[in-house]
Amino acid sequence: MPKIDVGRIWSLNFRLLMSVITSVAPDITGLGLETKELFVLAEVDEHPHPAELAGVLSMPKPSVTMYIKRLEAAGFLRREIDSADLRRHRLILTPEGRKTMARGLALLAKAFGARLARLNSAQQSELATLLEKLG
Amino acid sequence: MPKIDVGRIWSLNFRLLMSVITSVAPDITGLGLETKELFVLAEVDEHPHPAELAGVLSMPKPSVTMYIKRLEAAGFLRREIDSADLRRHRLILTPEGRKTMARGLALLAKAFGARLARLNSAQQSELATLLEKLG
DNA sequence: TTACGATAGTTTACTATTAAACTAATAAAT
DNA sequence: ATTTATTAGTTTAATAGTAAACTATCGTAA
Repeated sequence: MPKIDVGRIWSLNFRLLMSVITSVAPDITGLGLETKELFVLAEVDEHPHPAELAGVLSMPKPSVTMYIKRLEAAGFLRREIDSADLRRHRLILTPEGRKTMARGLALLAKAFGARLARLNSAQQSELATLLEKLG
Repeated sequence: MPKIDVGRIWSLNFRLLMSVITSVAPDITGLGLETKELFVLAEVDEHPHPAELAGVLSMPKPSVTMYIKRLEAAGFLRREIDSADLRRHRLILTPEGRKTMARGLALLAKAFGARLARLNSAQQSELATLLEKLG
């Protein structure tokens, strides 16, 4: 069993993600949102509150505030004040937001999928499982 | 075999990297450089010219210019004009820069390694293999 | 041998991001 | 009940990042 080079795995992985993001950024912009706004949009269903989004996406709260503001202005989501806790805002995707999210993720999936295609189906499942454990 | 969700793999992986970066950022700052400056420093040996660095790290050229300027001012690297091509600057790590790079990468490896520890040894190897294939 | 297009790196001028401080609401303790 | 601490989200003030335009050099070609 050879010793694993953590730094190398890190660097490969990081550069992979950055290069995929860079390559799709112009297409995503074409949908009317920025890459980071898409990441926010993509987590709204699972994490409908801004503070959670900030945590899960490792973003500062003010950044989330701003992305949400833009996404709302663009008609991709709307906000409701949580009646059980008046501090909280529940975010809800609009149909347009959901459609745009799907398109954006499809672009990302296409670019990332091109890399993932180097793995066979079983390996892709295995990777998903391992990343689940790491999350 | 269920169809694999590329977007989900993407999201898990992206969130993993961001959370690791966020967790080590304060310690890296303590070394006297920013995270992105560390990434630049870490690629200088393999890619000693700014334009290459920009390509490999998926960063705009002006950003690289700025990071290099700071790294040079901090004494972590120096620049030589390539005598064969007066447009090019060859970057060279100083001993101090090399030491700081090693410390920074060690912090990163430690934080990432802590996540990796959730996997058993066989799973770590499997992950390494899969990510190698994707690089 | 100058003219032209391409490349390396920088500067400028603007936008994006965020730390710090704030308001408002809730929870916990006294 | 009232203080105190905590949490959600926003605003402000300042820094970080970058697109566009620039200088300088190079490679090539008529």
